[in-house]
Amino acid sequence: MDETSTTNMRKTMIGELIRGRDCTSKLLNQLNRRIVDGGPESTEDLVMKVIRSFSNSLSTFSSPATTAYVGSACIDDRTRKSDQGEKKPALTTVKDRRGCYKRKTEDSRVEIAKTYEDGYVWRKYGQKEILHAKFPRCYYRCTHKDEGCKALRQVQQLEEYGSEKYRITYIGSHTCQNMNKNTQMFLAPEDHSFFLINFEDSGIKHTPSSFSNITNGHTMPSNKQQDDSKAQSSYYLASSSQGTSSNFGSEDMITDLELSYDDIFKDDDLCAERGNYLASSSQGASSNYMWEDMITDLELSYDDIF
DNA sequence: GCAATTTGACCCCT
DNA sequence: AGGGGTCAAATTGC
Repeated sequence: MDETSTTNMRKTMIGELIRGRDCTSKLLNQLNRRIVDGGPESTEDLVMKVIRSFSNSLSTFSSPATTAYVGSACIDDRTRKSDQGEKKPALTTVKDRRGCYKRKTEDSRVEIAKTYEDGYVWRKYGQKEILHAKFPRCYYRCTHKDEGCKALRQVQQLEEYGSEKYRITYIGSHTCQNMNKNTQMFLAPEDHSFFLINFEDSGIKHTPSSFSNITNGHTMPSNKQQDDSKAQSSYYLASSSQGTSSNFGSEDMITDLELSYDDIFKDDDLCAERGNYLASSSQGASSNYMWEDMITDLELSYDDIF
């Protein structure tokens, strides 16, 4: 890829991200003023712009030219070693990595959250130390497995205690009555309390919910149990598991982008940073930080790569 | 006593 | 071959 097209692509992506940030900012102002359908730009318009920016960034990022180029950057480390006379493993593609696989038969989705609470009751069935990860990965299955529910979840803590972030991978969907699967929790920006959104209705309902009343199978150290109030005030990235609301498509796109990012950047230190983008995206104010971080880090990452 | 968690071993996938 | 995912016996807590 020549330098001009690389620069153009970079400009396009940064431009899209800046546009997304601005739209999110406007959206936040509208939400704060409780304007739903007034003003020069409707909330729906702004959301559509944000989604479009994600799409454009994503398509730019995942274009064959970019993939090929970034892919070659990814194998750079091993190539460099071979240049220095070190033993070189047979390398064909980025995907050719032992042990790095995902179960293909299951539908899965990834979320980054500040809490592993999601309203479902899970039973832990395993824990594993993961190479280059600071924290072990925990494996959960739905507590109603006996009733045929095949939902699984993997929880990987990304950051240090006190500023926890969790990468939660959901495999399969609940078929049990564990909790209404169309109900998701969100954080109310104004008072930091959780509310539930029911995607089954066309109108969004929100019901004040005492977070501690929602049971969860995760064991926490006693000092952390006392910290539940802190977990309440942390924001939570919820996504519609059934894709019932197109307005939340942008989160799916971010997840996809993040997964692509995963394939490209294997450096462990970058992992936590990647989490920041998603963990912040469930509320407008944090969303602005997300855009800032993404733009800054994208520039830095691209500087490193190209 | 029962249910949930822990953890070493084994299996699967790349 | 080696890393991630799952199993299941042992352990722990209520």
